[in-house]
Amino acid sequence: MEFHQLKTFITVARTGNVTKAASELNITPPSGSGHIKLLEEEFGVILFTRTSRGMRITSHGELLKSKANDILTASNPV
Amino acid sequence: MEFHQLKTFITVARTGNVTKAASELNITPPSGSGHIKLLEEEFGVILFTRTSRGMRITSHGELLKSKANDILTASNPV
DNA sequence: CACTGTTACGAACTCCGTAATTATG
DNA sequence: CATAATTACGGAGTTCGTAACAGTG
Repeated sequence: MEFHQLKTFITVARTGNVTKAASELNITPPSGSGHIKLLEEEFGVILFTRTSRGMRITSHGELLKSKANDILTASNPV
Repeated sequence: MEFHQLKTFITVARTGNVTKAASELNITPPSGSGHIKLLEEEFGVILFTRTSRGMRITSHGELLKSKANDILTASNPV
């Protein structure tokens, strides 16, 4: 679990769209897709269900979203 | 700022010793020293004063210690 | 066929560990 | 001279982006 993976995850969760999230973060869709995949492999859960329209967050994803927000909030500059 | 850098930082802060911290973390002293150095460069502050006996944390270091604890606590598994 | 995510893969970059160096009591 | 940190540097591993592929309304 790395900070940039969590940032990608949060952005995908908000936009429901890997392509748009990648664009916001100035990375490419394959890179963003890889971030999500690595998180899913690390935790052994599916974070999003893939549809032809985009990404729908799962209940496991919601749990991580809460945790990720806590972490990123704590890491904000003073 | 990366998780493993924060873990190294916290361990050095606790032990006052890069060599001992590195040993606990199963890394080498140059690696641990590099983690501290990168954090200092990223934030533009000195986190420890170097003595021939080891590392003494500075006031800036104390601030990061508090923040690092919050982040690592938030990142603990559920 | 337009738009989505993913896979393949090569290049660039990063990070680690070994070895050598510096500093101090 | 023992102990601690740091620097130098080469190799290993990671991560990125481009290009190609696959699925769906």
